[in-house]
Amino acid sequence: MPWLLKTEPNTYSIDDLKRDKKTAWDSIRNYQARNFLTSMEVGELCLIYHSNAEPPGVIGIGKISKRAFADPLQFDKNSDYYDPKATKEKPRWFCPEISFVEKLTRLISLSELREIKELKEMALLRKGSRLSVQEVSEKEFKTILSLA
DNA sequence: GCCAACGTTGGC
DNA sequence: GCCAACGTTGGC
Repeated sequence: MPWLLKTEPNTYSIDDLKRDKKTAWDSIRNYQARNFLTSMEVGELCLIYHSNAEPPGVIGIGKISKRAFADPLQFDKNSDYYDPKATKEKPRWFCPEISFVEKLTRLISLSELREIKELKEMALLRKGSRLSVQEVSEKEFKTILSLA
């Protein structure tokens, strides 16, 4: 199953991922997103989406290169993502490792995605969909790539 | 900067 | 377990 990962380019953009080649997709603090992260399998692809961007949209592709492990930031008292209720024995938050695959030749904007009939049911486009990790169907994935 | 649409927290 | 208050996300 393909995925969609949101990131704010001000914080971590597709170019940062390209430079790093791979990164721990950490600091996600939402249970539903956490559950998606822990179910990701090595080799699955994900659309990289720039949120809070001008314009927001799908900009690249990544691949799960390591299954989710305990997010180290939850144990770091100096981190904004520190969670006093998490313990090493019972971590709360997890992050997979994401590897860079490609940057699209152009950004597919949110407004453009909204105009595609085949994508009507897509989680991203549903009202009030704020989740930073989402499932994408194979068909939706292919449709978006064909636009690039 | 505004604000709708959430999610989380904590008192009861 | 309910729900008011508060915090966050993210498009516009």
